[in-house]
Amino acid sequence: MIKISDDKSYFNQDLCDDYCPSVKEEELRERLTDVEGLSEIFKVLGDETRTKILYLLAQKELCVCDLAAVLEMSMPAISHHLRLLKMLRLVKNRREGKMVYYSLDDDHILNLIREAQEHYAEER
Amino acid sequence: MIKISDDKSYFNQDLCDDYCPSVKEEELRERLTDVEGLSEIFKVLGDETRTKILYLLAQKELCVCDLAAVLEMSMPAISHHLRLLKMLRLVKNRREGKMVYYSLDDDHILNLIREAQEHYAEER
DNA sequence: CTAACAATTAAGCAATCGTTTAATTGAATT
DNA sequence: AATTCAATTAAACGATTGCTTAATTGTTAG
Repeated sequence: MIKISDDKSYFNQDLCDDYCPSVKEEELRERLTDVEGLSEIFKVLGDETRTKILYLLAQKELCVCDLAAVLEMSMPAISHHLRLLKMLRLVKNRREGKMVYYSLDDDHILNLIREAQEHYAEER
Repeated sequence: MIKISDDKSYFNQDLCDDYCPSVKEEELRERLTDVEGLSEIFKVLGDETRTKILYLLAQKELCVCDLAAVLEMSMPAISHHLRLLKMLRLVKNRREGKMVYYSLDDDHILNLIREAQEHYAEER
């Protein structure tokens, strides 16, 4: 009798037929909690525009239209990114007349960027 | 005469009408080269499954079906991620009989993960 | 008040991403 | 040689992403 293809046997199965790991499945799964949720930050930096925005704001407080000009993008596009960054408390803003100035609100994010630069430098 | 909406004036325009920055546009743009290309690595880690794979492989060499079992995902799904990770030289593999064992090929990526963990820990 | 400008928000859309299912390859076992 | 199992690859699909255009809000200047 042929196996039907909807058997989803990879869920909760006891690893392979021929066991590979000396470490138990459960042990490995516990470790996973260490990295749970980390991708959120990485996802933010995974967009080049956002990384650039953060890096620019680390140099200097800038208004939206400055960012738009420097990055050669539309203001709505920049504004959307800033909204996300603000929600995550990576940037803060203040209004001054018609303009809204943004600045970095999380110095630690720079460590991440620095670390990535080192990683990048080591590739050949 | 009304301005037509396809004028794209945010390209190469001289910043805002009311100048904000004391720093010139050009200066800021030069800085941007510092972070160019970094998002590639961040994009990799921006997917939780991939971060988990890398973290697991940092603990121990594992075959594809082990990873699939621990992460409770299909083998093709895992395989796709591994292919990307290998292309970027983050992991390497070796064949042993029917199984293919993967292991970490880039220790520096762990620094990035560690840095993100610290960042995560500081949020409340 | 009205006009002008910075910024935000909303709606729509194309491109990308991560998964699934199915087919295929590679190797060992019988 | 045929079967079985691990792994990869290909095709297809739904969800998400990041942008655009258009409309709206907030503030200042005339």
